[in-house]
Amino acid sequence: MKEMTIKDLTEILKEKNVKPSLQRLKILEFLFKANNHPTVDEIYSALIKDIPTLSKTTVYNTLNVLIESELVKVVNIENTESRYDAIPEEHGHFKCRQCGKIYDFHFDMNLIDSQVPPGFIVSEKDVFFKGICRECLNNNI
Amino acid sequence: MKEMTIKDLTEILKEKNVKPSLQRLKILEFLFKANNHPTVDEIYSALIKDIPTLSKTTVYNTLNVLIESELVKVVNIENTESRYDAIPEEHGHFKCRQCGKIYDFHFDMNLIDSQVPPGFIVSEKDVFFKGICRECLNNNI
DNA sequence: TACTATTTTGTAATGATTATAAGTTTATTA
DNA sequence: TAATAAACTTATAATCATTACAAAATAGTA
Repeated sequence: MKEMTIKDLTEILKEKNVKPSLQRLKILEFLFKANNHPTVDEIYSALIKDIPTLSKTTVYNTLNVLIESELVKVVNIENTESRYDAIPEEHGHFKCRQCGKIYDFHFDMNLIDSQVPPGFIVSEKDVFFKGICRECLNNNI
Repeated sequence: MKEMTIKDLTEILKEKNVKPSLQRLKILEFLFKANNHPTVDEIYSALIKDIPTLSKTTVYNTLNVLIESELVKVVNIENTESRYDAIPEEHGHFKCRQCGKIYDFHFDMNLIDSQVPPGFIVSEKDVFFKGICRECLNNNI
């Protein structure tokens, strides 16, 4: 994801009628920069340095605001905790059963449009694979 | 899913080296019959009538055994609780943003094989859509 | 400035899942 | 068959992500 200035981020939030508070700007900025589906804890730990008063409740609240504005989406890869993506270029997720790592990979969602059931409106598409990653396969030889 | 006799289920478990206890047979039978991704609570509530001593811990334990044997898979549609499917004919999931209902629909997973990243082995594929279902669309007119 | 609405924060509550240890059943061996 | 070990089930307690709630802080407005 390309660089985003605070001005850019402010504009993005205003377009969605979300007040651009410091916390919201920083959380959204972090998600645009991140490329690894951070958890709430990871977001919190990264930003507490910038915003020493930050509360974990605020991270949760803000994420929910951003999700409602369709700027962020939840990725429930593990069932133990949710992860969050700033709405990005289309991609699928792959989780390695052995090392547990989560990979992004390019995925053309248009390919699956023909299989959407008729009469339904789809606003979000997720594709999620599990298996063994290349690295683990090589290590097992 | 077609009818399964206790004998069938016993055989299925034995093939996976899982001892066919009453609890395991009943839980697996319930999952084969169910077509709605039941939660742990739903499984427990349904089976407590047959097995009055059943414990919720056993449901969790058994599900984990069945998952390791690849007879059952988890579906993390909501992030509040997990749902469970007996490995079924291929299908995708659709969750309506308005009424919350979860639909199954036919989906040919072979269509997405070409997009699997090279060098990775995929053993499970999930496709998950969100949007507005036909029924809600009709009601909103 | 005074007042109101919005946002943030800390603490407590909720609820799904797991850990643990004891009880029960099944399998094994002599 | 009796004794013993292994596997399975159960009840209770602990864990941990998430939400509820109410108070404190901030921003907006007249």
